[in-house]
Amino acid sequence: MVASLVGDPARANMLTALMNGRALTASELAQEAGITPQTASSHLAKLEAGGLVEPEKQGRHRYYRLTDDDVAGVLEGLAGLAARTGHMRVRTGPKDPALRRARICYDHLAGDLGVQMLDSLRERHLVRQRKQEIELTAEGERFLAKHLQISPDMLSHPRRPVCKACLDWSERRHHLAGTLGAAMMQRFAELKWAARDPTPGSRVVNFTRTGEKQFAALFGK
Amino acid sequence: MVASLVGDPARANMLTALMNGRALTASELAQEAGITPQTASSHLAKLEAGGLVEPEKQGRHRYYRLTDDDVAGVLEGLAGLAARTGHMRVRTGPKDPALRRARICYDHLAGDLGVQMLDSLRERHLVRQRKQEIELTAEGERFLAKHLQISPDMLSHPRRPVCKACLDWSERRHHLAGTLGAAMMQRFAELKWAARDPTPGSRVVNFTRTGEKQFAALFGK
DNA sequence: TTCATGCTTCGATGGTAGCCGAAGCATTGG
DNA sequence: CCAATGCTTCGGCTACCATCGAAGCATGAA
Repeated sequence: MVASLVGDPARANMLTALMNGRALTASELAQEAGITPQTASSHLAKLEAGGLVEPEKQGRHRYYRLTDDDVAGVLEGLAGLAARTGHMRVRTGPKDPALRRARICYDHLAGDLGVQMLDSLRERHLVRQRKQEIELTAEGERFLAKHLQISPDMLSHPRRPVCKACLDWSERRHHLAGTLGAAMMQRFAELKWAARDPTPGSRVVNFTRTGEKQFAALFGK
Repeated sequence: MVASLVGDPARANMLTALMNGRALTASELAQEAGITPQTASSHLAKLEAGGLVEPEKQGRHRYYRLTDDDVAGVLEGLAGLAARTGHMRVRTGPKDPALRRARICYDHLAGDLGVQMLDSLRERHLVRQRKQEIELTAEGERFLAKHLQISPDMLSHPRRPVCKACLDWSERRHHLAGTLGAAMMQRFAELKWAARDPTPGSRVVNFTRTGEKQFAALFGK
C-alpha cells in the first residue's frame, strides 16, 4: 500500500527531499534521512516498487526523482492534513540546536545560516532564483570575487550545476547548493570563519567568533 | 504522521468503508476491517487523534465519519496512486454506483461524469492539457462565459491554480480540479442541475433530470 | 435493581519491518 | 590491471505495534 510507504519516517524524509522536483542520489537521500546507505537502498527499492520514485542510472550514481506531479500532489495533500492537526512529521529535522543552526549538507552550508545566506543573496540580487533554478548575476560574480576570492572559472564542473536550490532539512526552505555552495563553504573553512566539528561523523559546523561577525556582515539581515 | 495512520491495513479498510460519507459504528467498522472490537477501538482512537475521523455519540453507539472532504480527497489521491501501480487493495473505487457516477472530491466533480467532462473539454480544445498541467484556451473562456456565466476573473486565486488534473479514484483517469473545477461544480448547483446528497456527510452528487440533459448537451460524447 | 449491549482500557504476546555490519557487484579513474 | 567509490544483498538484531483475552465503564432496557 502506498500510504504505508510514505508512513515510515525515513522514507518520508527522502520523499520530502525530493519534493523540489530535483533528482538526488541514493547516498544523498540516505544522508537526508539520517540513515546508512544499506538501509536507504532497501527503502528506495520499496519506493520504486510502489511507483513513487523513479531511478535513473548515471555512471556509478543512481539518481532518484518523484515519479510525477501526481505523486507530489498526494504528498502535499498529506502534508496539508498533517499540518492541519498539528501532527507534523515525526522526525522534523535534527533535534540538536547546533545542527539546526549550521551543518554540512553534502558539501555546503545548511541549517538556519545556510537558509539565511541564500535569502540574503537573493534579496540583494546577487543571484536570481526562479522556482528551483538559481543563476548567478553579474553583480553576484563581482561580489564573490571581491569578498571571497571566488572566480567563476573555479565553479564550472562537467555534471554539477554551479547553483542549486537545496531544500533545507530543518528549515524546510532552500539553501544554496551546487559548486558555488561548496566553494563558499570551503572558503569559510579556509578563512577560518567556520570548521566542521571534529567529532567523527558529525555534520555540525562551528563558526568562530570572527567568522560569525564576518558572515553577518556579508549575509546578515 | 498521517500517512502511517492510513498505512495500516486494518485502518485503511475502515477508512475505505467510510469513503461513501456515511457514519458507521465502531463495531461495524471492526467487522469491515476483520478485527475484534478492542483492536478497532485502539485504531479509531488513533485515527481520531490524527484528525482523520470524527466520533458522534448516540445512545450506546459511537458513530465515526471522515472529518471532512479534504480527508476524503487525500484518500482518493492515495487510492489513485495505488490503483495506478497495480498495488490495489481489495476493490477499485467505491462500490456504490451513485458514488462511482458522480461525487465530490474536495470541492469539485469526480467520478464517471467528472472524468467525462474533462475528456470533453480536452477533445473540443476548450482546455489544453500537457501532462498534469491544464490550461484554459481562449475558446474555452468563451464557452464558459456563454454557457455557464463563468468569467476568468472569478477564477484567479493567489495560491490555487485555475486548472489542475486530479487523479480519479474510481476511473483511474484525470478529472478537473482547481478553481475552475470548483466554480463549475458550484454553478451546476446554482443552476439546479445537480446537488450534493442531503444525507449528512454523503459525497454523492445527484443530478436532476434536466441537469442530466444539460450536462450531456455540453459535455456528452 | 439487574441484566445485556457497546465500547474502552490493560496486559501479554508475536510478527513484522527498520536498522546496521559485513561482504559482494558495478563503474570509474589512475 | 588495481584501487576507490557508489550502491546492493545478506544475516542477525531489536523495537515497535497490531492483535486478542480479560476485565472495566457506560448506556439502555426490563
